[in-house]
Order: sequence, then C-alpha cells, then structure tokens
Amino acid sequence: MGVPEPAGDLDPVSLENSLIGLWGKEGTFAHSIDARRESGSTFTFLEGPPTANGKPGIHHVISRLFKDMVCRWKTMEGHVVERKAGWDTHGLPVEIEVQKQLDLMSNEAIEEYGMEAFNKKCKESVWTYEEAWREMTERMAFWVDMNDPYVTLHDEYIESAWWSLKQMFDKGLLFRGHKVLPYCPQTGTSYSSHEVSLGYKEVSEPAVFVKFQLAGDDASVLAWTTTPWTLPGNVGLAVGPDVTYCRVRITAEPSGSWEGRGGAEVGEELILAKDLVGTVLRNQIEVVSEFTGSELIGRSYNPLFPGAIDGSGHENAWTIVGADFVTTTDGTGVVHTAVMYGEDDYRLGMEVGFPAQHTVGMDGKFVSGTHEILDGKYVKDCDDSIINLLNDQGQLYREHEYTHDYPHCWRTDHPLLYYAMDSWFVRMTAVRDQISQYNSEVEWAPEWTGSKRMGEWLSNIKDWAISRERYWGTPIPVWICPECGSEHCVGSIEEMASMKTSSSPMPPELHRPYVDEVRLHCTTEGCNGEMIREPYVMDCWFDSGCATFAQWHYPFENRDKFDGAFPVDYICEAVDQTRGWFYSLLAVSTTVFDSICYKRCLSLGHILDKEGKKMSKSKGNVVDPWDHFNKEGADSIRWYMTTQSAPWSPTNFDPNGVRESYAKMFLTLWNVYRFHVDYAALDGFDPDDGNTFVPVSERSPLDRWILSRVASMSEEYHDHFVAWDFHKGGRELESFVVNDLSNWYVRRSRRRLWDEGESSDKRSCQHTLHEVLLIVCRLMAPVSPFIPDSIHRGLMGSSVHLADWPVGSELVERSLPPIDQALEREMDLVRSLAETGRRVRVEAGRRQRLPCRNGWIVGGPDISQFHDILAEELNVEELTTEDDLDRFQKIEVHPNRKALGAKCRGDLPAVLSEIENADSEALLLEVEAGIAALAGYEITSEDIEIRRVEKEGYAASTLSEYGDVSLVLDMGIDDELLSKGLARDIIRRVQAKRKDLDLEIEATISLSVWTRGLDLSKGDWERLVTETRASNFTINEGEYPEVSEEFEVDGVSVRFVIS
RNA sequence: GGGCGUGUAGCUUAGUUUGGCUGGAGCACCCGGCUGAUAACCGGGAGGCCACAGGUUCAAAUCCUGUCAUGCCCA
Repeated sequence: MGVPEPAGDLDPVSLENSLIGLWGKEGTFAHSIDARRESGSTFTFLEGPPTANGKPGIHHVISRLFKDMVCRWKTMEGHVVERKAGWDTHGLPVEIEVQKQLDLMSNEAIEEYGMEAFNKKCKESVWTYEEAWREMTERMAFWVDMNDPYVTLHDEYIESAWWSLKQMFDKGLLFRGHKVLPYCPQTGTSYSSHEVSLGYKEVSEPAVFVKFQLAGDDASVLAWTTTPWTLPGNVGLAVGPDVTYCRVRITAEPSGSWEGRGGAEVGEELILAKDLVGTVLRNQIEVVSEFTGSELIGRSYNPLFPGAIDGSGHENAWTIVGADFVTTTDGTGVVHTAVMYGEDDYRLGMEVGFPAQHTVGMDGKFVSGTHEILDGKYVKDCDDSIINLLNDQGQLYREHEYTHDYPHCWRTDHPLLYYAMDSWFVRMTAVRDQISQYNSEVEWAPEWTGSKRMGEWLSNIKDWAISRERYWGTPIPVWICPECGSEHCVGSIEEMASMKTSSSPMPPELHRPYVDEVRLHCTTEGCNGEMIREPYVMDCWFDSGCATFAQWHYPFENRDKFDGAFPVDYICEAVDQTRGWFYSLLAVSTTVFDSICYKRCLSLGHILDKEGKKMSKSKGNVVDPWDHFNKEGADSIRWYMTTQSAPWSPTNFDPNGVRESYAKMFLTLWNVYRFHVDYAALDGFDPDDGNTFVPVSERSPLDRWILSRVASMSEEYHDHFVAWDFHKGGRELESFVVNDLSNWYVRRSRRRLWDEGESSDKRSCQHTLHEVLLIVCRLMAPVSPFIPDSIHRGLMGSSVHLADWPVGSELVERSLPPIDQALEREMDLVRSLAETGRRVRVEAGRRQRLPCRNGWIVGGPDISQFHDILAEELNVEELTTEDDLDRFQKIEVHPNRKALGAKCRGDLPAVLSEIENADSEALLLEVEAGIAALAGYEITSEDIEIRRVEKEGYAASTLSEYGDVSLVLDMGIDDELLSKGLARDIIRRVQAKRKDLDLEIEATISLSVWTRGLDLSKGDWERLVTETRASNFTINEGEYPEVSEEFEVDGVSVRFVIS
C-alpha cells in the first residue's frame, strides 16, 4: 500500500456518490460474494418483495438497512451471501391505482374498458417507481442484485406458484367454499381488511328486537340485530348452551314513553337471556320459568319471511342451535343467524347444516321471491319497510338507534355489506399443529413477535381464502367441467398445453384474460365436457409466500440452488408483516414442503414522525430520504437509524438526530483519520515497512491501552450483534470513537506526531492509529458502508467490504490486539483524576493555565506509568504519590446547634464563640476523652460535627469508585509559576490569532510582545517563540503600536503584534 | 371491540428481564474553563408527578390490576 495521501475536508455527499461509482466500476458487490466462494458456507437471505407502484420513503430505508447490515456482516464473517432482488407486482393496490387513473370505478367499467387493456395498464403501473426504487436502493447502499430480480408477474414465477397450489390440491388441502367479506355492491368489489380499515365510520342505524314465534308454543324467542336487511335471510337462532334463559309473561302495558314502533300484548310470553331482561324489556313482567340454553336447542320456529329461502333438505332450518360465540354482553342472548351475511353465521351454518342461499344479489338488491315489497330494492333502503312489516305481523318488540363503527367503501362512501362470496380455500386448520411447531423453531427477534403475535394468531388459525374476484393477479389454475363437475388443478404450463382442447389458443402469458380462454378436456372417463377455468386470481400474499422456490422457478429449474437455500437463513421486514409475508411464507412451506421456511426473522418497528404519529401523505409529515442523502449522507442516516432505538421499537424520526450522527460519529472519525494520514503523509509513514514497525509490547502504555480498548469494544460490539442488539453495539462503538479514541488517545498523542525527527514513539503512535482505525472501519462497515470504506481504502488500498470481521468467526481469523484489563482500569482512573483536577481548580478558583507546583495522589492502584500524562492534564510541575492524607488535611470541629441549643439555651452564643476560638484538634481530643467543657457545659460527641478540610494552600477531591483515591493540588503561587502561566496564556492568544489569519501550520511569523506587571522568564519566552513558530521576535522592545492585540490576566496586561 | 407493542427532562433515549445508592446520557439552553481540536472537548447549572390511578413490598421507573395516549394486526 505505501504512504497514505492526506485526507482533506469531509464532504459526505460527494464521497458517497463517488464511492457508488467506484463500487460499480470495480464490481465490489459481486467481488465481495465471489471472494468467499472457497469457504463453501452460505448464508441465505430472502428479500421481501416491495411493490414499485409507490414512491419509496424513509420507512423503506430502515428495512433495507437491516437487511443489508446483516448480509454485509455475515459476508465479512466469511459466508457466501447472495442477495436476489424481488418485485411484488400483483394485487388489489395495483388495480386500484389503475382504476383511479382511468376512472373505472366498478367491475362493469373495467370489463367495458377491456380486461386485456386493463391488465396491460396494471403491468405498466407496477414499474412506475422502479427507477425511484433503484436510485434509492443504490444511494443508500443496499447491496442486492437488481439486475436479475424475481418478479411475481413472470410466467416462470407463476408456474412455480401453480406447481405449489397443485401440491396442496393433491394433498386435499384446497377446497371451494364461501367467504364472508365486506362487499361494496356499487363497485362490485369485496375488500381486503386492509382497505376496509381505511373506511370505518361511526354511524347510527336502526336496531331491532324481533319476536320469533316458536312452533307449537305460545312463546316467542326474542333476538336482536343491527342489520334488519339480513332478517329475510334468517335460517336459525343461536343460543349459548350454558347461558341461563327465562320465559317471561307481560303483565302490564308499558308506562309512558315507548320509543318507536313495536310492542307486546299483556299476557304475551317471551324468551331471552335472564341477565338481559332488565336492559331489553320495557314492560312489567313476571318470570314464568328459567332454564339453560341447551333446553332450547332443537326447537323450531316460524320463518319471518316464508318462501324467501328454500329450506327443503335442511332439517335444521329455522331451529334453535347452540353456539359458543353467544354472549350476554349485548342483544338478548339469542343470535339471529343469516348464513350468507356474517362470518360467524356462515361458519355456524356450515357446521349445523343451514341452507346457504342468498336473499341479496351481487347488486345489493333483494332477489326476486324474497318478499313482494322488498324484491329488487337496495337492501339499505329497506330498513324502514322491514321494520314496518315486522310491526304489522306483530313480530317487532322494539326498535332503537344504535351507534357503532361500521365499514364503508373508501371509494363510494357507501356502507359495505358482509356478504358470502364464492371462494377457494387452503385448509390451514388441517395443519395447525405443524405450523405452530415450525413457528416455534424460528429464531424471532424480538422473541414476542414469534411467540405472542404470531403464536396467538396461529392458535386461532382459519382456512386461508386464496381466491379473489379480480383481474390482475396469478390466475387460479383450477378448471371445472360444467358437464360432470369434476375439478382439475394444473401444475405446469406443459400440463396445461397437453390437456387443452385443440380450439383453445395457447395463452401468450399466464394472465387473464388469455388463460380464461383455455379449455381443458375433462379428465373424467367417459365425459366429453370441456373444463372451464375458475375465474379467480390468487391472493397476492400467496404469490409472495412462494418466493423461496418461485424466485428460482423451482422445481422446473435451479433445483440445486433451491436445495442449497431452503430454508433461508434470514428475512427481515416491518412488524406489520407478521400476518402478511411472515405468515404466507410459513403457510406455504408448511403445506407444500412440511418444513420451516426461514431460520431467523427480524421484525422491525415502524418509523413514526417526531410526535410519534404515523407518517402519511395527508398529514404532510412524511420524510423524504433524499433530504438527508443530499445533506448528511446515507452513512449518517444508517448510523442514526441503527443506534437510535432497538430495531423492533417504533422510532420517532428526528431529522436533527441524523445531523447529530453526522457531527458526532462521522466528523469525529474523519478527523481522527485525517489527523493520522496528514502526518503520515508528511512523515512518509508506511505501515507495511517492516523496518519502522514497533511490536505492541514495545509501545507506550497509552498505545497499549487504546489497543486493548478497541479489542474489548469489538467483542462487546460483536456480542450485541449476535443478540440482535445492533443499537447497543453502535452506541458502544460511537462512544469508543468519540471518547476513547478522539478525546483521549488522539488528544494525548498530538504532540507525539509533531515530532519532526524519526522516533520509535512516533512510529508506535502511527502504527497504533493505523491498526485501531482499520478495526473500527471493519466493525462499522455493515452499518455505514461508505465512509469506513473510504478510510479503509486510504489506509489499506482495498475495500473494507472485502475485509474479514475483526472478531473472527468459524471461517475467518480473529485480528484483534491483546486485551489488558488492568491497564484499562488504570487509564480509567487516570481520566477520572484529570476530570477531578479540573473540578478542583474550578472550586478553588485556580485557572487551568496557571501551573501548580505540586500534585499528590493518595491511595488507589499504582498509576505511575501515567504520571507524566496526568501531570500535563492537571498542569502540575510535579506529581507524586503520597500515603498520608493527613499531611494535607486538618480537623475542624463545628457545633451541632440543634443538640447544643437544647442543652445550653440562653448560653448558646457563648458556647458557640468558644468553639470557634478553640483549637479543633485539642478540643476533639478532650471530647474523645470525655473531659471537654466549655462555658460551664460538658461537650459530648453529639454536640459537635467533625469535618476534614484541606489545610491552607491545598485543594483536594476524593473519588470513591476505585477504593478511595484522592487528588491534592498545591495552591501556592510564585513568580516562576506566574511566568509559566502567563507564557501559556500568550501562546494560546497567539495561536488563536494565527488561526484567525488562516496561517499554514508550518508558516513562521514575526512576533512582538509587551507585558506590564510581570516579566517572562527567559526559558518561558524561548518556549513561547518555538511554540508559535516565530522567526522574528521581540519582547518589551520600544513602545507598542496603537493597533495591537491586548488582553489582561491576573492583573498583568499584555499586548502583542504578529505578522 | 379483541390481540401484541410503546409511553422516562423541551427533543432522542439508558435503566424494566433479576425491585435496592441521589433515575443516567446526548442534543438544545445558561455559567465557567480548555483548545493549532471538529458542527469538537471539559467542569458546573437549570430542566423529571419515570403517562395516570390503585395494589403487592421494609423498598416500585422496574412486579400485579385498571385507565388514558399512541402504533401494528384482527374485527
């Protein structure tokens, strides 16, 4: 490598941009992977594919940071870490974006526009921000192969997804059923819960208590609903088997204020949960009997709307059944069940065999045959008619306004209907135990994401509805024969080609509408039907859940690549993916491979704004990463994000924090580096030159100390990485660089490098700095890859990203200097004493530049090897160790006024004055001997307080962390000290002036000084001249000119002129 | 409405697992010092109902219960 170049000022933005160019030119990323091939150890990472139809923001930077950091770290530990990019390109958000763009607000509108053209637009739209993503990814230095990404819309990817679905189909895990979804009849679209949550609104709606007349009994069962439009679809009532119900008889007309319609005759009998009698009923009643719900189960009642639903073949229709979800927190304890319009209802209906028939069409209107008044009307307009009908039939007990949050269509603002849609499911309930087991085998960070968040979810796992009635997505590869009803799942393109009818064109790509046109020969023997594809696309979570194998087009290609990379070692996304990608990956791998999918998963907290509020466009609190890329640079953002909080904690993003990371961490590091290389360049220091090398054991204690510190810090840093505590590691390292390296080692070593001659001490310092900087850069490289690389290149001539992890691993060797804990403890004490000295001076009113004749250290371990450093820090002429603290301290006896006051009363002033005048030492001896008496009073140890104070002319302070260690300073002043102090003050002023004038460090000056009140000693003047590099100099010669620098210190006035 | 997080100085946070000294830092602010040392450094100051309310305990920021705020997921 040879002698380094001087560094210059730090300009992070241009440094980073030119490094991006250099990495591109050198192929550093590819090289960092290839260089590890011979290790044969792979660490596999799987990229969770983003969708490029939205602009990347600061929250994307943080997840890409933690992905990148771990991959870089593992690379440095010697593993081969390949990183394939991926794009998620299907799904509702894409369609919605295009719908907005083309103003196609319903399915009819899309079909009118043309599915082929619509999908073409979708396909284009997913790349809208690809360039922005690529730029952001490159600028933040997320190393991932974006030239060969996996893309979920590619035929190869879709074919792999088809293959996996067929595995499920063959295992009997795929079935057709209904899913009750929030559905908007205006747009003909059902919504994912994600979209629904955008549209919750508080509304007041009519709720009704309805009387269901039991068959063969005078009593009615009372049920409650907030959706009267579902009543024609009623096919059953649910009760809690263990809930107590009662039969009551109305004994009187209601008194006074009855709200709205409905009512009950005196003598009429009603059945409802006992606990709710008081809240529901508005009449006076008597209880006829009490019983549990199980006694009601099996009773039949008369349908409210006879003929609306065909109950033939369903014995349980219009009967009372038991259900565990029934509570008595609201309603009547009896739940009206309309199979097609509620999730619980549907599940219960399937369980007990209620008829699953719609009374409402996809257009949101009652189907013909429901009731003459309702047929063909929009259900939400019918609340009033239905309530009237019930009232006329005497089946309404009561109505009231009910206020609750209800989902609304985010596009049309209409209330959504919970509506059973035809759907395909993966039978996840059949693999509940396996998936829970696999989940528990994953190393989750933080642990609770896996055990709690994911674990709870899995223990209540439901079948996964994977089909969507949409246009843009992976088509479901299931064909059904209209003749015989047999179902066939296609698992590859080849299979489809071999089965298709001759009249079906081969689709140009595996998307709608082309795949819809493919007809297959029916597989049933003797059936000549042409099978037709189910018109659905897959849930796009299924797409991304296939990423482990579909990214390689497995099993059609790359079997070896897949085998070597499954299950993957590491994935990382934000915590919202728990039920998203983390789940879909696990669901697919469990059902297809009966295996875990990822070994480690880091789930990240979200980035919030400064106030802890979510960032959103509408609030205008979104942070653009480029604001910081172009100011402090990517390294500072990455360092800030890493050290700010635990990865999984939500982070309140503070732009000022990025500035702070830059100013503290990087500027400090850069200046240490700059200090080193500037002198190294000046001196011709070559780290590879064996002749100037100084073995660590021969270097100064200061050098051995910083080397030991860097090694200790490295180990802690590494341990924090292993425990996923990247934030703690980063803080540790930052504190090392700022406090240990810059503020102590470099500051203490500055003079060593000013030495213009060749000395082994200077070389020791240079080698030490070189070694410490290399270690620091290597540790930092995964977090902030730019500036450490630049420094590493400046020192070594090679990229830090090709270097080994200094702590070592099973694959690379450890390269840390020796640790000497005793030495570290000694230095710790030295630094504490230096700080204490400054405090002592402040308290004693002794300015720092005025030297003290003597300093003493009393107690503590032997730190004599650092006495010279400490003497300089403390500005004392001579520092020695002293055993006897009494030499500097005396006893003072002070009165305890409370005790003496009680004893002496009116004589107290006299006693106080005697104590003040007494000799403290003598008085104490008398007290201890029990013979002390003052002004006629006996004085005991309770009456006095003993204080130890410094004798005249000394100032001291005691540290207790190291076993009591005291520092004592000699406060004496003489002319020699005054001269030294004055010289230092003049030097300081002259140097400041030099800096003001922007003089080169080597430049010489002419200096004239005038002092009044004190003359400098000859030695001090000579030192002043040398330090300030004055080649022409005069002191107290002639009169000072009008224009001159002037200051005063300790009553001495000084003037000087430099040129 | 349910599940899982989070809440400490004006701001960002450590400490909470395992209860125990006067709740510790950084930024910003004030005073002083130091500096050929950088957007630096050192000493000191001001700034804390540790979200709130109960409980357990000799002792609670820490454990328990509830409430509020905030975020994610599910309704």
